[in-house]
Parts: sequence; C-alpha cells; structure tokens
Amino acid sequence: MKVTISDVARLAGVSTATVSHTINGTRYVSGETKDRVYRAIAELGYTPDASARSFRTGKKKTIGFIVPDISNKFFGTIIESAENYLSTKGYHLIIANTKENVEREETNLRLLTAGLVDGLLVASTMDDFRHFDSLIPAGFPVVLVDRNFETKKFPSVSVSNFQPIYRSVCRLSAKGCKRVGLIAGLPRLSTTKERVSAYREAVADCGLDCDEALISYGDSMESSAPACLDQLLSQNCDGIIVCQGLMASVIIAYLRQKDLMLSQNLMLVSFVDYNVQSYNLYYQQVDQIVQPVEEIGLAAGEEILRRVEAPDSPVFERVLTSTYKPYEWPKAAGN
Amino acid sequence: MKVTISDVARLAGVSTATVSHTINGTRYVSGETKDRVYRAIAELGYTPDASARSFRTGKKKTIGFIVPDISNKFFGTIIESAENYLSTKGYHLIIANTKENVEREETNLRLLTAGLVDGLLVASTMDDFRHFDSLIPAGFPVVLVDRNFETKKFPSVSVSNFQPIYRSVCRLSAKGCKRVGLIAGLPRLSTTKERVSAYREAVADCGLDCDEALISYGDSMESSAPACLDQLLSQNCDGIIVCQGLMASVIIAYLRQKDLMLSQNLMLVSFVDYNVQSYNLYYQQVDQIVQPVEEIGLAAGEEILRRVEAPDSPVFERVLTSTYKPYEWPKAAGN
DNA sequence: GTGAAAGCGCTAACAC
DNA sequence: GTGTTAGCGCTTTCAC
Repeated sequence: MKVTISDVARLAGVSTATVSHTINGTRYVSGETKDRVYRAIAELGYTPDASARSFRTGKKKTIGFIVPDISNKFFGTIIESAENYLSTKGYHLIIANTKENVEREETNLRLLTAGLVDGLLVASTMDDFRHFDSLIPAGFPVVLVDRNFETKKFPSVSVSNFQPIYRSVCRLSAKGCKRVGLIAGLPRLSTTKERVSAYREAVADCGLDCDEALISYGDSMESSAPACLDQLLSQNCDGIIVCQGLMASVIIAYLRQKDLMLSQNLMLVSFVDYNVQSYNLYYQQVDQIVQPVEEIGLAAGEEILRRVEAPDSPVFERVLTSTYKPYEWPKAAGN
Repeated sequence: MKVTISDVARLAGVSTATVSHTINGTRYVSGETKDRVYRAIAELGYTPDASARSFRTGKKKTIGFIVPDISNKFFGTIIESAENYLSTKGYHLIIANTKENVEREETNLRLLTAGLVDGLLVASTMDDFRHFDSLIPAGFPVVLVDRNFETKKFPSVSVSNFQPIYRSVCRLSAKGCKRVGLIAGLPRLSTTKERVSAYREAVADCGLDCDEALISYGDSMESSAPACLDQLLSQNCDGIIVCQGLMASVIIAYLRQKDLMLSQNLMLVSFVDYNVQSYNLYYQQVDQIVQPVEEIGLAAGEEILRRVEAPDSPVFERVLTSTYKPYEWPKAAGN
C-alpha cells in the first residue's frame, strides 16, 4: 500500500511535523533526527504525495499553457523554452491545444482555472476581450503570449512586427514592385491586425497599388498556404510578404513546383518566422523577419511566475522585437 | 474568498453529499433538489476544486508525457494527437522535455510519478532498461512511445522501420548506387538500432559497399545534420538515407547550398518522416518513408488510458507501419 | 431521496 | 528542537 508521512514518522520515532519539516527544510531539525528521518524514508521508499501537498498548500506548482497549435514549430519552440524555465523553478507545464477554435479555448480556460494550475499562459484565438475576460476568475494569474487584446488588462509577452512589415514593403517597392501581396493569418488575431496595418500604411506611403484583394487571410495553419498563394498570384502581384514561418515553407515549395522562380516573376518575398539554425540554408534568397521565439517562451515563463508569486504586481506588456535580415547580407553559413 | 461545496449546500438547503452527487451524477437526486443545487451553484459561481477532488479520489485526470524534443514537429504532432484524444476523455497532459538528456529524464520520471499524474507516456532517451525500470514505482501505468527497450515489460506504441529502410537500400542499389550512406539518430535509441540493422542487412544482401564510415550518427536533433552530411560526402557516397524528418529538411537545404543536385552526384535520398500536407511539394524528387504520426499519438493515448483504468490489463506492443512512397509515383498534389 | 460524518496525506499554527 | 492537532474541499459509507 501507499506509504505516508505517518509511516515514516512512526518508523523514525518522530512526529509527522518533524518529517515534514525535514523534507521541506521549513524549520530547524537536528542532524541526528534528520538522519533517522532520511533513513526511514529510504527504508520505506517514501515519496511525498504531490496532490495531498497541493491540496494542503493551495499551490499546484503547475502552469497551464493554452496554445492554438502545438505541432507548429513556432509554438513548439515557445513551449519548449517556457517549460525549460519553469522546470528550473520547480513548476510543471500543462498543455492544451485549441486548433484555433474558440470553443476549445473556452473549455480549457474553464477547466484549467478550476484549481488545476497556479497560472495560465494563453496564446488566445479569441478577439472578444470581454468574453475572454469573463472566463478568467478574478485575480487568477494570466499572461497573454504572442497575441494581445486591445484592452490591456492582462500582462503580455509579444513581438512587434509593425516595423519589419513596413520595411519589407519599402524594400519591395525599392526593387520595383508595384503590386505587393500579403499572406496573413486569421483576421481576428492581434498579430494579423498589426501586420496588416503596417502593410497598409507602407503601401500607401510608397505609392504602391492599394487593393484589398492583395491581402490574403489564411487560418494561421500551414494547410491554408497554397490557397492564399493562388489568390495572390491570380492578382498579378509582383512581390509577396508571408506573415508566418510555417506557411512560408509551404509557399516556397509551392512556388518552386509552379516553376515560379523567386526574383523573376516575383521580385522578393519576406518571411516572418522563428529562428532555426538551418534557416539561412533555405531562405537566403529572401528577406527574413526572425522572431525571438525562445525569448518569448522565457519571458512568458518569467512573467507568469512573477504574477503567481505576486498577483498584484504591476501589469507589464513585454514587447520583444524581431530581427530583420535583408537578403543582401553576407551569408552566415549555419554551423 | 473561495466558494466551497459547503457554501453551496448551505444556500441550497441540502447536504454536501447531495451537492456532490448532483454534480457528479453518482446517485439519484430529485428534480426539485437538483434545481436548487444548480441555482445555488450559479448564484455563488461555484467551481469544484480540482485538487481537492484529486486528493480525495486519488485520480488526477492527468497524464504525463516525457518527450525528447517538443520543438521537433514529429513529437509536436504526436503530442497534439495524444492531447486531442485525452482531452476527449477528460484528461489533461503534462509535458516534460528532456532534450535527449538522461538526467533530465530521470528527474522528470521521479517528479511525475510522485502523485502528479495517473499515467506516463514516455519517449525515452535511455538505453538502460534496468535503470529506467528502477525509476518507475511498481504498478505505475507507463506506455513507451516511439522508442522501445529490449525487455518488453512495458506496453509500447512504435513504428516498424525495418522494412522501409531495407527497401530504400534496395532501391538505391537498383539505381546503381554502390556506396549508400545512412544518417541515423542517437546510437542508443531503439529506433536507430532498428534502422541501422535494416540498413546493414540490406547493404550486405545487395552486395553494396559495407563500410562503417558510411553510417553517420547524429544526436537526433536537427543541428547535427550538416556535420553528418559532410561526413558522408567525404566518404564519396552516391546515395543517402536520412532517418529523420527534421534532419532531412536541413539536408536538402544543405545539399542545395553545396550545389549538389539530387540525382546527380547523389542518386537518391530517402527520408523517414511525418506526414505533412505540404510534404509532397518539397520532397517529390526522393523516396519518402512516412510515419503514421497522428496514429502514434492516438494509440499512445488509448493505451495509457487503458492501463490507467485497468493496470493489470495485458501488456501490448502496438507496432504501426510507415508508408513507403517511391518517387516515381504519380504526384498527388498536396491538398 | 437525503444527511452526517469520516477521512484522503499533508502543512503549519500553537504549544512546550 | 520537537510534538499535537486542526483542517484544506471533497467523496463516499453508512444510516434512515
């Protein structure tokens, strides 16, 4: 049967309090007593029961992470670096995948806030802040990751993509492009909105063709890439900006299949993506916008623990910046 | 403050037992009483506390998954489909990342089996079964995923790659290759061992050059790909088999950078990888070995719940098979 | 058809 | 320097 703290106490000839304090280092215990306790623990093969402990203390030592798409390497990498940081601090990570589906997010929000985790990291697929907010119990620690709401009630960790997208358009314009297309994600997402508005502004500033049909909205998952590209090609665009790394890979391949060489029919393509060691190998012929993906995960981990430990600490918006890599740069061979 | 089951009971004018049974449907409650309970719950905004419940029942409704590399799409996809199935059954998924590091796996094994989860899915990076086994409390539900041990004590879900690798070698041989190289993963992994032995057997059977230097072991992460490729190229091989999808992408790019066209200096390349919708676009010029990644995740989910619910059910080894896609096949356009 | 009450294993006052 | 003990919120046996 299960061996409990009382079994240990009995065998060691001490009280359960002493055993507890010995294990947790929460008060002084004499060397000799410690010894007896540890010996008893070893002999019985005792392991403190995590759920009894959580129940008692109210701390679960667990953070939830609601993501739109685990299999997307962008989020996979964020999860990885968040988990890496959290495990360092003795926390576990519970993952929930929404597949960009609002109901799934609702369900998970409800389940995870019901005493399962100490805090929640959310890359939300919702656009209705009021609704999102209504699903979070008052005072529950939440940090928004990658995606924001207009209303800045919750702390967030995100990436600014306005400037790089603006710059992409300018560079395409300078190369002679007149009709620059944009392949964006789900229209409701803050990241999409920000990129689209940067695009619109730059297109106007550069005097390029300003045509809503040049903006193609995908569903933020890779499968929508070909359709988006087809739409843009049918619009005779001569430059393309792809707002997502996963889609970008597909786009490149699809272009190649269609025998449309880059810098020929199409002047230039810019990507927004995560930084992979092998990245340069693939895409050296195009501009890259590299997001600081590991840092997002790390920052997310730091912020959520800050809020878990001090729920009333000030609400920060942490905005990280992407790196813009123009394609003329000297090639830095991976490895 | 926190609202508990007693608050609800008091407001509804019933006992906590009735509230509990109403919520859980564990015994008959009259319609009228139910109503009162639900009204009280709504009024107070009551949510049952998950950790109290776990503590009481001993069921956490949580499965742990120890993976070597979350950011690898192969595992990302397995996690995704496992999570998908588990959430369907009311279970949550705790992720732990080992980065192919044995100590990290040990730590996580210890932490997760200490009352945190009901069962454990593990894609182990260990090769010492005895050691692994010693870290699992007797009777604790465990299912091995993707990677096996020689000793078949634990149930497992894995993929057979012997036949496809054997076939790859044969096909390269038929194309005229004499020196076929293999880019494998960590030598200690069962998947690597199985693939290497298929390779060795086929090389012998086909009368190809049999040279240990033609086998290049990576670390099962993408960053080792270029070094592996360089090693093989220095061996003047005329065909290459890449045992991992992540590495394969890097290899393709690296070959292109080196201006080595496929089917020119190198006769053919085969990949072992997951099935992505866009896959055909990329790699149509090579044979593909497509692993049933979603099914691995699903099967893993099914198996672990079976064991959680019936710890003494028979130990199954579930072996799934990959799909071999020769490159001459008529192209099935993605989508 | 419903209630009373005993714990699950642990931590943390409070006591000495 | 260590022991006693209440109680975290819930489920479930036993009782009526």
